[in-house]
Amino acid sequence: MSLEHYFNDYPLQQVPAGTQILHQGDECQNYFLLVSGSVKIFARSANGREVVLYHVAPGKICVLTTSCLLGDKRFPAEAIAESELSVRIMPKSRFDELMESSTEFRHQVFENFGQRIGSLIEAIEKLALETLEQRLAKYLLLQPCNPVGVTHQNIASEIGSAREVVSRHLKRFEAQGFVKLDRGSIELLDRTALHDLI
Amino acid sequence: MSLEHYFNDYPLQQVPAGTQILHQGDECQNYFLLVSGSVKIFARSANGREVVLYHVAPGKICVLTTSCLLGDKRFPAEAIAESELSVRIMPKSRFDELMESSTEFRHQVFENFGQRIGSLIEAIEKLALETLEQRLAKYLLLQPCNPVGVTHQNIASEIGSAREVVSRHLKRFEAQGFVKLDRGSIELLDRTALHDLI
DNA sequence: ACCCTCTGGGTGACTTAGTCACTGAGAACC
DNA sequence: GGTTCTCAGTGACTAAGTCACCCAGAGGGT
Repeated sequence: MSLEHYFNDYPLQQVPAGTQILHQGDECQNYFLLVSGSVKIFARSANGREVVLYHVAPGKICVLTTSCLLGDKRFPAEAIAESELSVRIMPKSRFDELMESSTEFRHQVFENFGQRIGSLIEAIEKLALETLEQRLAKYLLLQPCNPVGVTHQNIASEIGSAREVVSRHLKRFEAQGFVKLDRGSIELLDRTALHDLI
Repeated sequence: MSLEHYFNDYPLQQVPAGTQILHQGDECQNYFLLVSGSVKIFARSANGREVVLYHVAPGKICVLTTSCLLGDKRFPAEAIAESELSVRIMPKSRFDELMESSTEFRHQVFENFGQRIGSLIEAIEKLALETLEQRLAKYLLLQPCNPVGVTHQNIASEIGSAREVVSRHLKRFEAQGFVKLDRGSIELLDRTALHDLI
Protein backbone atom coordinates (compact mmCIF):
# COMPACT_ATOMS: atom_id res chain seq x y z
CA MET A 1 0.00 0.00 0.00
CA SER A 2 1.42 3.37 -0.95
CA LEU A 3 1.30 6.68 0.84
CA GLU A 4 -0.87 8.05 -1.94
CA HIS A 5 -3.78 5.87 -0.85
CA TYR A 6 -4.09 7.72 2.45
CA PHE A 7 -4.48 11.04 0.70
CA ASN A 8 -7.30 9.95 -1.59
CA ASP A 9 -9.96 11.55 0.61
CA TYR A 10 -8.52 14.97 -0.16
CA PRO A 11 -9.22 16.79 -3.42
CA LEU A 12 -6.63 17.00 -6.18
CA GLN A 13 -5.32 20.54 -6.50
CA GLN A 14 -3.39 21.98 -9.44
CA VAL A 15 -0.39 24.27 -9.04
CA PRO A 16 1.06 26.07 -12.10
CA ALA A 17 4.72 25.55 -13.01
CA GLY A 18 7.09 28.06 -11.48
CA THR A 19 4.97 28.73 -8.40
CA GLN A 20 7.03 29.31 -5.30
CA ILE A 21 5.29 27.07 -2.79
CA LEU A 22 7.29 27.86 0.32
CA HIS A 23 9.82 30.53 1.25
CA GLN A 24 12.55 30.32 3.82
CA GLY A 25 11.05 31.08 7.22
CA ASP A 26 7.50 30.12 6.24
CA GLU A 27 5.39 28.23 8.67
CA CYS A 28 4.23 24.87 7.32
CA GLN A 29 0.57 24.26 7.93
CA ASN A 30 -0.35 21.09 6.10
CA TYR A 31 1.18 17.94 4.76
CA PHE A 32 1.08 17.63 1.03
CA LEU A 33 1.46 14.62 -1.17
CA LEU A 34 2.69 15.16 -4.68
CA VAL A 35 0.59 13.27 -7.23
CA SER A 36 2.28 14.50 -10.39
CA GLY A 37 5.02 16.97 -11.32
CA SER A 38 8.20 17.81 -9.45
CA VAL A 39 9.08 20.17 -6.61
CA LYS A 40 12.57 21.57 -6.15
CA ILE A 41 13.77 22.26 -2.61
CA PHE A 42 16.77 24.55 -2.55
CA ALA A 43 18.69 27.12 -0.53
CA ARG A 44 19.73 30.57 -1.66
CA SER A 45 22.82 32.44 -0.45
CA ALA A 46 23.06 36.15 0.26
CA ASN A 47 24.65 36.83 -3.16
CA GLY A 48 21.96 34.89 -5.05
CA ARG A 49 23.69 31.57 -5.58
CA GLU A 50 21.50 28.50 -5.17
CA VAL A 51 22.00 24.85 -4.18
CA VAL A 52 19.37 22.25 -4.80
CA LEU A 53 18.85 20.15 -1.67
CA TYR A 54 16.51 17.61 -3.21
CA HIS A 55 13.47 17.08 -5.40
CA VAL A 56 10.09 15.78 -4.34
CA ALA A 57 8.86 13.09 -6.74
CA PRO A 58 5.28 11.95 -7.44
CA GLY A 59 3.91 9.67 -4.72
CA LYS A 60 6.11 11.30 -2.07
CA ILE A 61 5.62 13.81 0.67
CA CYS A 62 8.15 16.53 1.46
CA VAL A 63 10.22 15.44 4.46
CA LEU A 64 11.19 18.99 5.26
CA THR A 65 7.54 19.97 5.61
CA THR A 66 6.99 16.89 7.75
CA SER A 67 9.96 17.61 9.95
CA CYS A 68 8.85 21.25 10.34
CA LEU A 69 5.36 20.26 11.38
CA LEU A 70 6.51 17.57 13.77
CA GLY A 71 9.11 19.82 15.35
CA ASP A 72 7.05 23.02 15.10
CA LYS A 73 9.82 24.78 13.22
CA ARG A 74 9.95 27.16 10.27
CA PHE A 75 10.78 26.01 6.77
CA PRO A 76 14.57 26.39 6.34
CA ALA A 77 14.69 26.55 2.53
CA GLU A 78 12.78 27.44 -0.65
CA ALA A 79 10.32 25.23 -2.53
CA ILE A 80 9.34 25.83 -6.13
CA ALA A 81 7.17 23.91 -8.63
CA GLU A 82 9.44 22.76 -11.44
CA SER A 83 6.46 21.77 -13.56
CA GLU A 84 2.71 21.87 -13.24
CA LEU A 85 1.78 19.98 -10.11
CA SER A 86 -1.17 18.07 -8.82
CA VAL A 87 -1.14 17.69 -5.07
CA ARG A 88 -3.38 16.52 -2.28
CA ILE A 89 -3.32 18.38 1.01
CA MET A 90 -3.88 16.69 4.36
CA PRO A 91 -4.48 18.63 7.58
CA LYS A 92 -2.08 18.10 10.45
CA SER A 93 -4.78 16.57 12.64
CA ARG A 94 -5.46 13.77 10.18
CA PHE A 95 -1.75 13.12 9.68
CA ASP A 96 -1.21 12.78 13.41
CA GLU A 97 -4.18 10.44 13.64
CA LEU A 98 -2.81 8.23 10.88
CA MET A 99 0.62 8.16 12.51
CA GLU A 100 -1.11 6.84 15.62
CA SER A 101 -3.38 4.31 14.04
CA SER A 102 -1.67 2.95 10.94
CA THR A 103 1.50 0.89 11.06
CA GLU A 104 1.66 0.95 7.30
CA PHE A 105 1.38 4.72 7.11
CA ARG A 106 4.15 5.10 9.67
CA HIS A 107 6.38 2.74 7.72
CA GLN A 108 5.88 4.76 4.57
CA VAL A 109 6.63 8.04 6.28
CA PHE A 110 9.74 6.59 7.88
CA GLU A 111 10.92 5.16 4.61
CA ASN A 112 10.57 8.61 3.08
CA PHE A 113 12.68 10.04 5.90
CA GLY A 114 15.33 7.39 5.55
CA GLN A 115 15.67 7.82 1.80
CA ARG A 116 16.00 11.55 2.21
CA ILE A 117 18.68 11.29 4.85
CA GLY A 118 20.56 9.00 2.52
CA SER A 119 20.31 11.43 -0.35
CA LEU A 120 21.39 14.39 1.79
CA ILE A 121 24.44 12.51 3.00
CA GLU A 122 25.31 11.64 -0.56
CA ALA A 123 25.06 15.32 -1.45
CA ILE A 124 27.46 16.29 1.33
CA GLU A 125 29.95 13.63 0.28
CA LYS A 126 29.82 14.85 -3.31
CA LEU A 127 30.28 18.50 -2.38
CA ALA A 128 33.16 17.90 -0.02
CA LEU A 129 35.01 15.03 -1.64
CA GLU A 130 34.42 15.00 -5.38
CA THR A 131 35.81 17.24 -8.09
CA LEU A 132 33.50 19.37 -10.13
CA GLU A 133 34.26 17.31 -13.21
CA GLN A 134 33.08 14.16 -11.45
CA ARG A 135 29.92 15.79 -10.19
CA LEU A 136 29.16 17.18 -13.63
CA ALA A 137 29.75 13.85 -15.38
CA LYS A 138 27.56 12.04 -12.86
CA TYR A 139 24.83 14.61 -13.27
CA LEU A 140 24.83 14.26 -17.05
CA LEU A 141 24.82 10.47 -16.96
CA LEU A 142 21.85 10.44 -14.59
CA GLN A 143 19.61 12.45 -16.89
CA PRO A 144 16.78 10.40 -18.41
CA CYS A 145 16.53 11.79 -21.96
CA ASN A 146 19.48 12.24 -24.24
CA PRO A 147 19.55 15.68 -25.57
CA VAL A 148 19.37 16.87 -21.96
CA GLY A 149 17.15 19.95 -21.89
CA VAL A 150 18.70 22.05 -19.17
CA THR A 151 20.57 25.34 -18.82
CA HIS A 152 24.08 25.67 -17.46
CA GLN A 153 22.61 27.68 -14.61
CA ASN A 154 20.33 24.79 -13.69
CA ILE A 155 23.21 22.35 -13.66
CA ALA A 156 25.29 24.70 -11.54
CA SER A 157 22.68 24.86 -8.81
CA GLU A 158 22.07 21.11 -8.96
CA ILE A 159 25.73 20.28 -8.41
CA GLY A 160 26.48 23.24 -6.12
CA SER A 161 28.68 25.32 -8.39
CA ALA A 162 28.58 28.49 -10.51
CA ARG A 163 27.32 28.89 -14.06
CA GLU A 164 30.59 30.08 -15.57
CA VAL A 165 32.44 27.13 -14.10
CA VAL A 166 29.91 24.67 -15.50
CA SER A 167 30.06 26.39 -18.89
CA ARG A 168 33.81 26.07 -19.05
CA HIS A 169 33.79 22.40 -18.11
CA LEU A 170 31.07 21.67 -20.65
CA LYS A 171 33.14 23.46 -23.29
CA ARG A 172 36.05 21.16 -22.52
CA PHE A 173 33.78 18.14 -22.69
CA GLU A 174 32.63 19.34 -26.10
CA ALA A 175 36.20 19.89 -27.30
CA GLN A 176 36.96 16.30 -26.26
CA GLY A 177 33.91 15.10 -28.19
CA PHE A 178 32.01 13.87 -25.15
CA VAL A 179 28.99 16.14 -25.66
CA LYS A 180 27.44 18.54 -28.14
CA LEU A 181 26.21 21.83 -26.74
CA ASP A 182 23.25 23.90 -27.83
CA ARG A 183 21.26 26.70 -26.30
CA GLY A 184 19.42 25.02 -23.40
CA SER A 185 20.38 21.48 -24.37
CA ILE A 186 23.29 19.07 -24.12
CA GLU A 187 23.61 15.97 -26.25
CA LEU A 188 25.63 13.13 -24.79
CA LEU A 189 27.86 11.64 -27.48
CA ASP A 190 30.23 9.45 -25.46
CA ARG A 191 28.77 8.10 -22.26
CA THR A 192 31.71 5.75 -21.60
CA ALA A 193 34.18 8.62 -21.75
CA LEU A 194 32.04 10.53 -19.24
CA HIS A 195 31.81 7.46 -17.08
CA ASP A 196 35.60 7.08 -17.08
CA LEU A 197 35.93 10.49 -15.45
CA ILE A 198 34.21 9.20 -12.32
CA MET B 1 10.00 11.44 28.89
CA SER B 2 13.28 10.99 27.11
CA LEU B 3 14.41 8.28 24.74
CA GLU B 4 16.92 7.14 27.31
CA HIS B 5 14.18 5.82 29.54
CA TYR B 6 13.20 3.18 26.99
CA PHE B 7 16.72 1.79 26.92
CA ASN B 8 17.06 1.33 30.69
CA ASP B 9 16.28 -2.38 30.49
CA TYR B 10 19.47 -2.96 28.53
CA PRO B 11 22.90 -3.08 30.18
CA LEU B 12 25.33 -0.20 30.00
CA GLN B 13 28.30 -1.10 27.82
CA GLN B 14 31.63 0.71 27.65
CA VAL B 15 33.47 1.40 24.41
CA PRO B 16 37.05 2.75 24.49
CA ALA B 17 37.88 6.03 22.76
CA GLY B 18 39.00 5.68 19.17
CA THR B 19 37.06 2.48 18.48
CA GLN B 20 35.68 2.34 14.98
CA ILE B 21 32.10 1.27 15.62
CA LEU B 22 30.85 0.96 12.06
CA HIS B 23 32.51 0.89 8.65
CA GLN B 24 31.05 1.87 5.33
CA GLY B 25 29.06 -1.07 3.99
CA ASP B 26 28.46 -2.66 7.40
CA GLU B 27 25.11 -4.13 8.19
CA CYS B 28 23.44 -2.52 11.19
CA GLN B 29 22.03 -5.06 13.59
CA ASN B 30 20.86 -3.17 16.65
CA TYR B 31 19.77 0.25 17.74
CA PHE B 32 22.07 1.93 20.17
CA LEU B 33 21.48 4.81 22.48
CA LEU B 34 24.46 6.86 23.53
CA VAL B 35 24.51 7.49 27.28
CA SER B 36 27.81 9.36 27.49
CA GLY B 37 30.63 10.30 25.14
CA SER B 38 30.46 11.34 21.51
CA VAL B 39 30.34 9.46 18.23
CA LYS B 40 31.58 10.97 14.98
CA ILE B 41 29.85 9.94 11.75
CA PHE B 42 31.92 10.77 8.69
CA ALA B 43 32.67 9.86 5.10
CA ARG B 44 36.06 9.14 3.60
CA SER B 45 37.06 9.81 0.00
CA ALA B 46 39.25 7.60 -2.16
CA ASN B 47 42.33 9.76 -1.48
CA GLY B 48 41.80 9.73 2.29
CA ARG B 49 40.07 13.05 2.85
CA GLU B 50 37.25 13.04 5.38
CA VAL B 51 34.07 15.02 5.99
CA VAL B 52 32.21 14.87 9.24
CA LEU B 53 28.50 14.35 8.61
CA TYR B 54 27.36 14.75 12.21
CA HIS B 55 28.00 13.79 15.81
CA VAL B 56 25.80 11.66 18.02
CA ALA B 57 25.33 13.31 21.41
CA PRO B 58 24.42 11.67 24.75
CA GLY B 59 20.74 10.82 25.02
CA LYS B 60 20.43 10.37 21.25
CA ILE B 61 20.29 7.45 18.90
CA CYS B 62 22.12 7.41 15.57
CA VAL B 63 19.62 8.24 12.81
CA LEU B 64 21.76 6.62 10.18
CA THR B 65 21.65 3.31 12.03
CA THR B 66 17.90 3.73 12.43
CA SER B 67 17.37 4.52 8.79
CA CYS B 68 19.53 1.54 7.78
CA LEU B 69 17.58 -0.84 9.95
CA LEU B 70 14.20 0.46 8.86
CA GLY B 71 15.13 0.41 5.20
CA ASP B 72 17.27 -2.74 5.40
CA LYS B 73 20.26 -0.94 3.91
CA ARG B 74 23.99 -0.92 4.60
CA PHE B 75 25.68 1.78 6.60
CA PRO B 76 26.84 4.45 4.11
CA ALA B 77 29.58 6.05 6.25
CA GLU B 78 32.07 5.51 9.07
CA ALA B 79 31.38 5.79 12.81
CA ILE B 80 34.11 6.27 15.38
CA ALA B 81 34.12 6.85 19.15
CA GLU B 82 35.57 10.30 19.78
CA SER B 83 35.85 9.62 23.50
CA GLU B 84 35.10 6.73 25.80
CA LEU B 85 31.44 5.79 25.36
CA SER B 86 28.76 4.21 27.40
CA VAL B 87 25.92 2.88 25.29
CA ARG B 88 22.83 0.74 25.66
CA ILE B 89 21.94 -1.63 22.86
CA MET B 90 18.35 -2.49 21.94
CA PRO B 91 17.45 -5.36 19.60
CA LYS B 92 15.48 -4.56 16.48
CA SER B 93 12.46 -6.55 17.65
CA ARG B 94 12.04 -4.44 20.77
CA PHE B 95 12.50 -1.22 18.80
CA ASP B 96 9.80 -2.21 16.34
CA GLU B 97 7.51 -3.14 19.20
CA LEU B 98 8.02 0.25 20.86
CA MET B 99 7.39 2.04 17.58
CA GLU B 100 4.07 0.23 17.44
CA SER B 101 2.98 0.69 21.00
CA SER B 102 4.38 3.97 22.26
CA THR B 103 3.32 7.34 20.90
CA GLU B 104 5.95 9.00 23.02
CA PHE B 105 8.75 6.78 21.74
CA ARG B 106 7.71 7.46 18.16
CA HIS B 107 7.71 11.20 18.81
CA GLN B 108 11.21 11.04 20.20
CA VAL B 109 12.50 9.03 17.28
CA PHE B 110 10.86 11.38 14.81
CA GLU B 111 12.26 14.39 16.57
CA ASN B 112 15.71 12.86 16.28
CA PHE B 113 15.16 12.39 12.55
CA GLY B 114 13.91 15.91 12.07
CA GLN B 115 16.82 17.49 13.89
CA ARG B 116 19.28 15.48 11.87
CA ILE B 117 17.70 16.42 8.57
CA GLY B 118 17.94 20.04 9.64
CA SER B 119 21.61 19.72 10.50
CA LEU B 120 22.43 17.92 7.24
CA ILE B 121 20.73 20.63 5.23
CA GLU B 122 22.67 23.24 7.11
CA ALA B 123 25.87 21.39 6.27
CA ILE B 124 25.04 21.39 2.56
CA GLU B 125 24.25 25.09 2.61
CA LYS B 126 27.55 25.84 4.31
CA LEU B 127 29.59 23.72 1.92
CA ALA B 128 28.00 25.12 -1.20
CA LEU B 129 27.35 28.72 -0.29
CA GLU B 130 29.79 29.91 2.34
CA THR B 131 33.46 30.78 2.06
CA LEU B 132 36.02 28.80 3.98
CA GLU B 133 36.77 31.79 6.17
CA GLN B 134 33.13 31.99 7.24
CA ARG B 135 32.94 28.28 7.97
CA LEU B 136 36.16 28.42 9.95
CA ALA B 137 35.08 31.44 11.99
CA LYS B 138 31.72 29.83 12.74
CA TYR B 139 33.40 26.63 13.79
CA LEU B 140 35.73 28.41 16.18
CA LEU B 141 32.96 30.50 17.72
CA LEU B 142 30.85 27.39 18.35
CA GLN B 143 33.52 25.64 20.43
CA PRO B 144 32.63 25.43 24.12
CA CYS B 145 36.01 25.97 25.84
CA ASN B 146 38.36 28.77 25.00
CA PRO B 147 41.75 27.47 24.32
CA VAL B 148 40.11 25.14 21.77
CA GLY B 149 41.91 21.82 21.95
CA VAL B 150 41.79 20.59 18.39
CA THR B 151 44.19 19.92 15.53
CA HIS B 152 44.04 21.66 12.18
CA GLN B 153 43.32 18.28 10.63
CA ASN B 154 40.26 17.87 12.86
CA ILE B 155 38.94 21.28 11.89
CA ALA B 156 39.50 20.56 8.22
CA SER B 157 37.35 17.45 8.29
CA GLU B 158 34.67 19.17 10.37
CA ILE B 159 34.28 22.02 7.90
CA GLY B 160 34.94 19.94 4.77
CA SER B 161 38.33 21.29 3.75
CA ALA B 162 42.03 20.33 3.76
CA ARG B 163 44.52 20.72 6.57
CA GLU B 164 46.92 23.02 4.70
CA VAL B 165 44.09 25.36 3.82
CA VAL B 166 42.90 25.53 7.41
CA SER B 167 46.47 26.12 8.62
CA ARG B 168 46.94 29.03 6.26
CA HIS B 169 43.66 30.68 7.26
CA LEU B 170 44.45 30.25 10.93
CA LYS B 171 47.85 31.83 10.33
CA ARG B 172 46.12 34.84 8.85
CA PHE B 173 43.74 35.00 11.79
CA GLU B 174 46.75 34.97 14.10
CA ALA B 175 48.50 37.73 12.13
CA GLN B 176 45.35 39.81 12.51
CA GLY B 177 45.34 39.16 16.25
CA PHE B 178 42.09 37.19 16.27
CA VAL B 179 43.59 33.98 17.69
CA LYS B 180 46.78 32.61 19.22
CA LEU B 181 47.98 29.29 17.86
CA ASP B 182 49.75 26.49 19.66
CA ARG B 183 50.40 22.86 18.98
CA GLY B 184 46.95 21.25 19.21
CA SER B 185 45.19 24.31 20.59
CA ILE B 186 43.76 27.61 19.45
CA GLU B 187 43.04 30.48 21.79
CA LEU B 188 40.33 32.89 20.71
CA LEU B 189 41.43 36.46 21.42
CA ASP B 190 38.87 38.52 19.53
CA ARG B 191 35.48 36.89 19.18
CA THR B 192 33.81 40.00 17.76
CA ALA B 193 36.36 40.22 14.94
CA LEU B 194 35.67 36.58 14.11
CA HIS B 195 31.96 37.22 14.28
CA ASP B 196 32.29 40.12 11.83
CA LEU B 197 33.68 37.76 9.22
CA ILE B 198 30.37 35.92 9.04
C1' DA C 1 71.38 11.21 28.02
C1' DC C 2 70.55 9.82 23.39
C1' DC C 3 68.17 8.41 19.48
C1' DC C 4 64.00 7.27 17.07
C1' DT C 5 59.55 7.80 15.70
C1' DC C 6 55.22 9.93 15.44
C1' DT C 7 52.22 13.74 15.30
C1' DG C 8 51.07 18.43 14.26
C1' DG C 9 52.07 22.11 11.68
C1' DG C 10 54.46 25.27 7.84
C1' DT C 11 55.45 26.27 3.02
C1' DG C 12 56.15 26.82 -2.09
C1' DA C 13 54.50 25.67 -6.45
C1' DC C 14 50.92 24.40 -8.85
C1' DT C 15 45.92 23.10 -10.31
C1' DT C 16 41.12 23.65 -9.82
C1' DA C 17 37.15 26.29 -8.60
C1' DG C 18 34.57 30.57 -7.94
C1' DT C 19 33.80 35.59 -8.81
C1' DC C 20 33.23 39.82 -11.32
C1' DA C 21 32.34 42.41 -15.10
C1' DC C 22 31.27 42.46 -19.38
C1' DT C 23 30.02 40.72 -24.37
C1' DG C 24 27.21 38.65 -27.69
C1' DA C 25 23.72 35.53 -29.84
C1' DG C 26 19.28 34.13 -30.37
C1' DA C 27 14.18 33.82 -28.58
C1' DA C 28 10.16 36.02 -27.65
C1' DC C 29 7.13 39.57 -27.47
C1' DC C 30 4.99 43.38 -28.52
C1' DG D 1 11.47 45.59 -36.75
C1' DG D 2 13.11 46.83 -32.66
C1' DT D 3 13.32 45.94 -27.65
C1' DT D 4 13.91 42.96 -24.00
C1' DC D 5 15.18 38.73 -21.91
C1' DT D 6 17.42 34.48 -21.38
C1' DC D 7 21.42 31.80 -22.10
C1' DA D 8 26.08 31.35 -22.89
C1' DG D 9 31.24 32.79 -23.56
C1' DT D 10 35.35 35.08 -21.87
C1' DG D 11 39.35 37.44 -19.51
C1' DA D 12 41.27 38.66 -15.32
C1' DC D 13 41.40 37.86 -10.96
C1' DT D 14 40.86 35.61 -6.06
C1' DA D 15 39.98 31.62 -3.25
C1' DA D 16 40.49 26.90 -2.38
C1' DG D 17 42.64 22.39 -2.80
C1' DT D 18 46.68 19.35 -3.87
C1' DC D 19 51.31 17.67 -3.77
C1' DA D 20 55.61 17.15 -2.02
C1' DC D 21 58.18 18.39 0.93
C1' DC D 22 60.36 20.23 5.63
C1' DC D 23 60.62 21.13 10.52
C1' DA D 24 59.73 21.13 15.61
C1' DG D 25 58.50 19.07 19.60
C1' DA D 26 56.58 15.23 22.40
C1' DG D 27 57.13 10.72 23.98
C1' DG D 28 59.14 6.31 24.34
C1' DG D 29 62.81 3.06 24.66
C1' DT D 30 67.52 1.85 25.82
